[in-house]
Amino acid sequence: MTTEGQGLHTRVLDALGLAITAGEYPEGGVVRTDEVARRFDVSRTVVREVVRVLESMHLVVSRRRVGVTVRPTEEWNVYDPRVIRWRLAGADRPRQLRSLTVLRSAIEPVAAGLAARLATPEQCAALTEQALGMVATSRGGRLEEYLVHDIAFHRVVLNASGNEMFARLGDVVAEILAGRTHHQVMFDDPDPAAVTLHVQVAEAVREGDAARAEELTREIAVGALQELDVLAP
Amino acid sequence: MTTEGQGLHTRVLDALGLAITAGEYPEGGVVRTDEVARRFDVSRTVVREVVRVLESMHLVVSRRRVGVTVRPTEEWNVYDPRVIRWRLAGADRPRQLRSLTVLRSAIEPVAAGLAARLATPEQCAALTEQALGMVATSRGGRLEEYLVHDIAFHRVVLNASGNEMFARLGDVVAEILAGRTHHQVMFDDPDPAAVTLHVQVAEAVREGDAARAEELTREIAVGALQELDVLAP
DNA sequence: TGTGATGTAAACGTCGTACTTTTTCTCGCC
DNA sequence: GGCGAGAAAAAGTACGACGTTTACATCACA
Repeated sequence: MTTEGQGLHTRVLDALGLAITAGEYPEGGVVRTDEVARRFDVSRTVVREVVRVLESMHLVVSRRRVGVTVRPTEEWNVYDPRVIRWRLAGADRPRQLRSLTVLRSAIEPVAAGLAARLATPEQCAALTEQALGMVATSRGGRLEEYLVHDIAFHRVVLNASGNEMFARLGDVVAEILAGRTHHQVMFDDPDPAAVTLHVQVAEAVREGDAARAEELTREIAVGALQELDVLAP
Repeated sequence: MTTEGQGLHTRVLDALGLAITAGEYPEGGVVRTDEVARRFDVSRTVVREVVRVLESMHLVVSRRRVGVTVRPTEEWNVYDPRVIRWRLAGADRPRQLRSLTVLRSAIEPVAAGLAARLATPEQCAALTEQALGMVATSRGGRLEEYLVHDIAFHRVVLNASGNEMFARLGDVVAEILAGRTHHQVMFDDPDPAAVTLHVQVAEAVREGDAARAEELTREIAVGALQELDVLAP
């Protein structure tokens, strides 16, 4: 996990955020700032900044005389990339992975449809290139290389959609795909059908066929959901 | 706008965030912390905490010797509710409104489909109640009352989807709907067709007809997009 | 005995200052 | 003209003091 030693602040933030999202502090539980300061051997100043950030993520709320209390899960800013990373690294990663995959299945088809209408020639080329890269690395246990192309592919689609909200989901998708490859034991080579679908999406986008791009992407999403059903409860 | 006088921190954060999202500081422009401290007449401590939060939203990056520099728009955490509020209050609110509405149009149909399969009896009842409320307030310039029901309706759908990522979009949708009612001159009463669609969605969810709920919600979304096309460039 | 006003202390909120660290600019030397 | 050493600037960190709010306990009064 990204401890990113750059600064005391980051270290404490990561540790605390991870602990909270992992449920080590129960909902409604309190943390005292100077306690944290002692525990991490930093000044209260640093802890206060960390708490402020945690508060801005709606993970905690800080009130006088009572301390820093953990908010219920439903109130967390679950779109914050850091919160996603923390939860993905924690205990309920299957649940989280499912939520995110459902989100993907809603977004990506629409994004692909938009991309078919808006993608620049460069984006079309990039798409084709990544799809071919996926084909080339889809056999022989080259999972890591395949992953790189897969992530790049979906990122291009989201960017090409021309919608900033979609585009910003690129990191989330990357996190999901990486999680799938690294944690769920992805036994062997990726599903050939999925690889083909990616190539076809690239085709459809290149040809400006929005409906087809959308439908094909929907199939990819359905496949991802089914894959989840097979592996998780 | 919510100045929320609760604490110096909030006041400075709101002011700075608003200024940055409004583009008052150019991309790559620098802000010096003690300058801000003087400008708002607060201590550097407070400013530093604000900067940390702004940094956690990816609005700025703070580096030694150079100062706090504003990041390019594409890197902002546009899912942060506060960023959304700031941008919605600022100059490029039309663009922002469009992005968010496209997002809605991708999410809500899927959410409605899930809701049809998962909604509890209580949620079904709430849905019907809100839909009826919309009908009751859809005539006679009772826009504010209508808005309340509209927001509640969509919130219930998103919650009933059982997906936390969808559920957390309730605030965003609320913001969009409120923005539409308050800023775009919503000349007169809401579109009767839209009202009917809401009633039908409640019906479909109650009957567990996922496909129909999804399709109807898609129609609502299309309507919202068209409405935007009519009013904005 | 119950209820309400009051006091107190615990926690965060704010501030000022001093020191450290990193980065970059500049100046001088080769 | 290029390169390296040093100085300066700005954020990072720390600490101590005081302010402010508020939960909680205590006490007085009915």
